[in-house]
Amino acid sequence: MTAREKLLECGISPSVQRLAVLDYLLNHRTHPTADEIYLALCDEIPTLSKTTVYNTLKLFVDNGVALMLTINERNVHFDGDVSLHAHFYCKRCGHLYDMPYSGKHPSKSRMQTMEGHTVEEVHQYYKGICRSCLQED
Amino acid sequence: MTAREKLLECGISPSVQRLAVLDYLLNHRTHPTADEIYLALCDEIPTLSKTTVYNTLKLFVDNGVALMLTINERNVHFDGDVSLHAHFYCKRCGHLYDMPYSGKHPSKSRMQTMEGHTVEEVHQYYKGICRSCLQED
DNA sequence: ATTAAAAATGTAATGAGTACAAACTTGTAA
DNA sequence: TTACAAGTTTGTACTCATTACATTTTTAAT
Repeated sequence: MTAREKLLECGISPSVQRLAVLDYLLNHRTHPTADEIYLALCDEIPTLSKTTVYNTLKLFVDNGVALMLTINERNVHFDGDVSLHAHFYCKRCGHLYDMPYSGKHPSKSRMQTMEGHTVEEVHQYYKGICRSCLQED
Repeated sequence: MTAREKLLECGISPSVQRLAVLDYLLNHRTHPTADEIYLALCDEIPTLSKTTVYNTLKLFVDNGVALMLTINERNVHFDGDVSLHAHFYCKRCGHLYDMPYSGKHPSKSRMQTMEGHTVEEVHQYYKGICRSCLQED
């Protein structure tokens, strides 16, 4: 499914800016920050505003097109892969790795409730020192 | 175990300010923010500085005395309960609920590694609308 | 008592994210 | 084709949680 189709399916009009942000998210599985996306798209769309990037990402998150990762307390990161998975955050280099989710998978078909709360998002992450940083010691 | 003993055990000198912050965390299981802690302790310790609260919380987190919860992208919350558990964050009222952890429990005795990464912290949280907010609809 | 290390404090700065109003685009219907 | 309204983008100014840093205070050891 193309980025355009994905947006149309969610009832989001596929403007040049929105397509560029979604394309970036789908083709760069690096969990970028809003700023990184903005800087990367500046060449392609010279008039791009940072506010547009923030607005677009919020729109995506609200419509289930992207995930907002609030692991790093400094920056929010975004993920174009909305399937159920966990993350590993390296305290030394700040890199975010994809990891398998460990735990009961919530039923995707209908919304799950837990202790009376309606669960809309499930997040799991680990923190520590990554493989790559450990090798440097 | 008293707050004082807990600090001594971790090699943290139990100053008035540190004891007050830890006491607050242990007696208020509300996952407070640094600002909430600061405001609550201002009466008790009139000379208290916000910087001290931040320094103290960072010290606690680095020594495993408290957890830093980065669920809400605006504010960091802190938890004096460092046992393995999950959280539920209500998107409407912002309340944080304790929840049981679902998934493989990491071995607490020795440090766990996952795909070569050294895991020091395990986090799990849910987002949605809480029981209390649902009743108001 | 002296002195050095540790801790606390206050102020100023940082910077990610947001509010908001103006400008621009798009589609639609006269 | 024009006119209009709704939706979208943009730039600027602002907020405010957190940090940097220099100064002051406290603690503990000699």
